[in-house]
Amino acid sequence: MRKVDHDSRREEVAAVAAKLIAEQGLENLTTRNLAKAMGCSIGVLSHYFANKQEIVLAAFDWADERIDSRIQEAIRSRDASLETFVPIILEGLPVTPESDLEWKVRFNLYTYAFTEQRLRDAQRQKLLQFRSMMEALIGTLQKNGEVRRDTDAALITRLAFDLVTGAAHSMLMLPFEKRQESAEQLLGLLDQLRPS
Amino acid sequence: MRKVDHDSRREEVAAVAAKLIAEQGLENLTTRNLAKAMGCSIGVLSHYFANKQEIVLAAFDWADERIDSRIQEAIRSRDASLETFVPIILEGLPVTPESDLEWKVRFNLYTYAFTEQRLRDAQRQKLLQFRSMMEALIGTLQKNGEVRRDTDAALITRLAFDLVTGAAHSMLMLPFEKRQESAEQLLGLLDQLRPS
Amino acid sequence: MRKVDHDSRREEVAAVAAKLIAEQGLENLTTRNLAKAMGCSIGVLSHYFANKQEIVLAAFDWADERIDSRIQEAIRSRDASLETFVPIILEGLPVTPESDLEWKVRFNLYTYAFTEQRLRDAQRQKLLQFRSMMEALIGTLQKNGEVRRDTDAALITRLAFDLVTGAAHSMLMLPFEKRQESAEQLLGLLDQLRPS
Amino acid sequence: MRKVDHDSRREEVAAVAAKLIAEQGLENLTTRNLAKAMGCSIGVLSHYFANKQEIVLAAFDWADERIDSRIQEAIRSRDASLETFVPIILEGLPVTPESDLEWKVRFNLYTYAFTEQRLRDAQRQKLLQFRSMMEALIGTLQKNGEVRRDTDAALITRLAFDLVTGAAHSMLMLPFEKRQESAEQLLGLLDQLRPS
DNA sequence: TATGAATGAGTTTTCATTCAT
DNA sequence: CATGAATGAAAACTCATTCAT
Repeated sequence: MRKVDHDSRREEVAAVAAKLIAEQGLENLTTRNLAKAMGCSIGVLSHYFANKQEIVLAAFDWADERIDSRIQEAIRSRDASLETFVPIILEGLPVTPESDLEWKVRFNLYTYAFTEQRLRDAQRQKLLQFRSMMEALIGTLQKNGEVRRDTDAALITRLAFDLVTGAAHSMLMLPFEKRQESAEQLLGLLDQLRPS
Repeated sequence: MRKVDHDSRREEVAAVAAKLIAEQGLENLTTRNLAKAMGCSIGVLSHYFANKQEIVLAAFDWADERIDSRIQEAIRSRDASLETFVPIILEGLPVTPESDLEWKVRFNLYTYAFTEQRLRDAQRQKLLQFRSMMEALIGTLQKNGEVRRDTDAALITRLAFDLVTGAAHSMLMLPFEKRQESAEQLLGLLDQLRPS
Repeated sequence: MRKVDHDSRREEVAAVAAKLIAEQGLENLTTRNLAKAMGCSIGVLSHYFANKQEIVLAAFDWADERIDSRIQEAIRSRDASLETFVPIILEGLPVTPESDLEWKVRFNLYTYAFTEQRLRDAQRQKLLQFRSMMEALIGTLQKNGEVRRDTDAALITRLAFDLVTGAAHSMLMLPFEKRQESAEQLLGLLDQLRPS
Repeated sequence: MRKVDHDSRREEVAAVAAKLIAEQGLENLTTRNLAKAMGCSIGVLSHYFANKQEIVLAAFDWADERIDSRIQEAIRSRDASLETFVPIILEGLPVTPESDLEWKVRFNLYTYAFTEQRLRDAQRQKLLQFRSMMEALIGTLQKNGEVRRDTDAALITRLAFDLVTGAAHSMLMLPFEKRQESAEQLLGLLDQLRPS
């Protein structure tokens, strides 16, 4: 009970911090701003986090997990067929305000990671885990004849990741109303994966 | 003048600032650090830039132009054939220490742009310009029968950009020794562009 | 709260700032000096004032109000007769260390106002209000036959103000021991106001 | 010749500095601003003045002398009669743009003098000299029967000074178009000096 | 003489962190 | 647990002064 409260309060702080990071940038996240946005006093923050860096890392984690769990959910809730990729990839792109926020935080995280070995390692770990799941899925599709077999599942996976990352990046620069169109253009590519 | 040309001194400041941003992150770029790295006093900086923000923007510009001019140079120095894409794309990826630095700065710039409308607009402008050049090149290749015509040149361009961006991003997380391999994997894709 | 009331702390800062301005001049009022004189850390100042300019304005206000309330008190506590002017005017001149300080700050304020429209407007507003009060008083004295009626009450008021201002100014240049004499010389003038 | 050049250049600097002080306040007088307003380089200033403080003092002197010499000129160019006071006093008030500037600088000087013993002494010296000249003039008028003899010449002088100082002060807060009227109101007082 | 680049001490301001209440 | 006043190090920026050219 105590524990749950404590954890949910931590998550709330992380979520609010993530929002502020997305909207105003990491450099404008101050303890005062955060406390104000939380509607609490500065002192409260130190009950849940040892220092500001921990808050930032928690915000990073929070956004990161939201993106990933969203995609995993999309994967889990469908049979393995090429058509299922459409919603999966859409979940991976910043087409809604929620995912816009999360991607902005994630790119802040990536940029931060350039100078933080630990963060970089943690990210690579996560990434590898995620990729292997994806690779297995594609392998299944290849076995079922839904995806061409002349290209390595690992390569397809890698492509998909880099492409989605790059596309997410481009889309964050676009106004919201153009993003859906941009996403659909990308989905047209899926046909290239079909066996000829 | 006492020492050197005004513009080249400005560029020197921008370059050193870019180096510090890449190595230690934007948040650790202080006027003190910068002056120290330049081997000059803090006051010098204010001779060449009105304030820190201008220095940061100049550093962003500096890195940005280096990447672009590197790619453009690669394009200009070759005939238009599919094979020429290999070195062009390689120039676009962070496989050398120089381009590693430049890409890191560029991603800092992108992140910074999330909260700076002006910067975002300027980036989009540049990007569009660059893309149209790329698109023309691909169009030429299609006319020469070196690139399949069943896919729109604009789409190929967009894909290439997002893929290179995403790949550059992934590679920055890798240690240097693995990057060449990663780049080559990507280049294997070029075959997919050949007319079947 | 940890120590004291917010408003009284603000006033304390203003008062100490006024003291420093009077003693060392506005140009030597630094946040460091002020914090030192307050016996607190620099950071405290920013709890009570958004920036230094606000502190300066508060110090100006503080001194200004002290002079005015001192005179008004002198007026209020007496019947309206020509003799009462003596203590009233004396309260308006820098004959005590307190009023010396306040007048020095007030002249700093005036000088500052030369380049600050807002301050100038605010001062004029206050002045007009004060004058009309004075004018009413003189009007009453004229009605009672204590002050000659061949001169306009408004003109007398204006003269009194300019004369007191000028005299205050001159007296600030004098050592303390000569000020009382100087003030008395001025008071001799009051006889000129009697109806002949 | 050299000497003349040197001196006239010094005066030019002082005059430009005075202008800047009047327009933007002493705190905004920087060597850069001054050099810019002079249309020369910063280094030039150090040829004519040892440091900034000397420039400020020279600017103070410049304005001070202009006011005084203007009044003395008005005195010298007329016979000693009560009517001559009108133009004399008018020269002493800030009714023209030139005298506005000079009075603003003079009040900056006075304020500065609060914390500078030397300046204060120099001012008192000048003032006494000026007063004695004025007193002699009034004495002459009294002998000629143009000014009432029941008031001490020294007191009249002192009053005139304080009143003009205070009036000058008030007028600096007024917009230009109202100053003439304000000055005339003051001149009405001269009649009070006539022997009844 | 004139220039203006360079210096660096000093200023204001910000902000994570601490801790008495 | 919560508050927010207090701290003070560190940041950006200013500016009089110096001095090589």
